[in-house]
Amino acid sequence: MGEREEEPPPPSTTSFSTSSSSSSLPLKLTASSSSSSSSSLRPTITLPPRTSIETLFNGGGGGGGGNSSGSGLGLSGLGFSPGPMTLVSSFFNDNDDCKSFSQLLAGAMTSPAAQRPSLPPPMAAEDAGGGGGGGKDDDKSFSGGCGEEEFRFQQNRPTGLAISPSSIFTVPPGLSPAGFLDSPGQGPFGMTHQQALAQVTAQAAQAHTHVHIQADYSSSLSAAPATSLTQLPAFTTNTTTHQQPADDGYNWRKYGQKQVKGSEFPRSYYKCTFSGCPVKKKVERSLDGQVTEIIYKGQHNHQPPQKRAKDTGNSNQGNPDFASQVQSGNLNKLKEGTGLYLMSRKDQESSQATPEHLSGTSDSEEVGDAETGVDEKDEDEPEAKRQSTEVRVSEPASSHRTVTEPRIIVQTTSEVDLLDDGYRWRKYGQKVVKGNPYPRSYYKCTTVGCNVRKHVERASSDPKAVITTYEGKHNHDIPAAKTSSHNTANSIASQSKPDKVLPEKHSLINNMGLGNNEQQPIARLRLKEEQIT
DNA sequence: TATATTTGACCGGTC
DNA sequence: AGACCGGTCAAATAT
Repeated sequence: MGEREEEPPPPSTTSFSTSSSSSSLPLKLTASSSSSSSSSLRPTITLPPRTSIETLFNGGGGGGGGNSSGSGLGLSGLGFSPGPMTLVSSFFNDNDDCKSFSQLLAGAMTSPAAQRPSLPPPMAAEDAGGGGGGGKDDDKSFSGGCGEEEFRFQQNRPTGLAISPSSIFTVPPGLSPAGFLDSPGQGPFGMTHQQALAQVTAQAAQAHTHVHIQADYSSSLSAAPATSLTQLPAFTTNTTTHQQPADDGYNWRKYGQKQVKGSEFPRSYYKCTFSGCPVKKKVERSLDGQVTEIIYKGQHNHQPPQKRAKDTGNSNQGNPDFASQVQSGNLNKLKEGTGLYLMSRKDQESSQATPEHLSGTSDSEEVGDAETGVDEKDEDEPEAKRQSTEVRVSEPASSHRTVTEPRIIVQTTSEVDLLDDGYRWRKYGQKVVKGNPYPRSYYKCTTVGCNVRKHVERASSDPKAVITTYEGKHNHDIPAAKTSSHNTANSIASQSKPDKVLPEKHSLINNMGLGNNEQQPIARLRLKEEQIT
């Protein structure tokens, strides 16, 4: 029978951590108020930078799971699908640094789309349905938009905006975490914790939010990108779940298992069994069957199997659906009804008495009402976050791992030779990829601290054509020595104004002030050279 | 017999 | 160039 994974996944927007101090309990919510002591299990909300970005891309048009309605921000509503150039434009749009580049490219490529406002196209690749299949491709495809958005966000986000690196879901002393999620019966929302988690998870996926949910005991979390409540609340669950944790409402088929380095437990790979649904999830379980980490990726293009409601006995009828509220950003309702508070990690650390303080970074435009954590935009962004979803639920004990970042690939054609873009590169690898007789070469920017990479490959169909894929953003100017020789490239590069301050890896994240190297969306500008002379 | 799971091989990317 | 790694495939196996 289909495998129904039941892992308590977190809601797309709100993260909530449940800690499992006692293994006996499937799920446990740690009251953050007790943070200091309890410590270790401080529930935290970590929203990947991507979230906001994703928000902008509404997965495919139509779609959408109903649940997500009401949440999401979105540009998605615009519904137009920009051409390749648009992507590029948007990529740099609103970004002083990049605008020039965009314009330049626009000029170089006579694409009407370039004139358009920057909005990423609906994730065709992913939602287009056809999508289902290829995993790797999927990743790239839907991640694409995100990166772009991130750029936008970087630029748009008010610098003065105080956003704590991470948000924490706090359960007031009066409220028992156990009662919230662990109760065998129904929780505050009229459903069992498993149900709640299931929905949260499912919806999270639907919401296309990239949510990094993990128990974080270390300060490393602080580095995590702040979550913008403007978007969907991310439910982080620090959970230690048993073998069959809450059912997320979908059917899954296991297609692989592997022992991943750095992880003491094997990782299982699942695909949603729904035809054409690209959603996948990775689950790590300890030897005793406890789920230590769950990572959701992708967006369901369908509703959860009907039987779910039946099985769970969960009726969304009477009580407001917790997950829905979470997803929709109705934190106020949640708070009102459950006493659940949101507070930034920062705030919590400094003052645990302050209950509601949402901190978050909105990947999308800006953080709306940080206090409430609910942005008025929420209702308008139902489809937001549909581009890609990556929800991670990890057990406290599990080590932090790098989150797989969705990658954005902006592909366009250009008459400009970008092979030599003015920067200095060091080749660090080359490989022949199946299907292409020509090797692909990998380069890294030689500037210290700059992690920009580019891949150069020749089109199998035409040796003269090369495809250059850029990953990341330079945090420095073009080396002077090179500026003289490649006018075109230089002009482009110079106009694109590289970021000046980038600590490490991904400039996107850095610019966002997230400072989390672990969660770096990777944006790629893929420029295709039509003909090399 | 059909469907799901297991597991070694394969692939692309990185070191 | 080769090894390593994460992710996926697909034949074999189990239910």
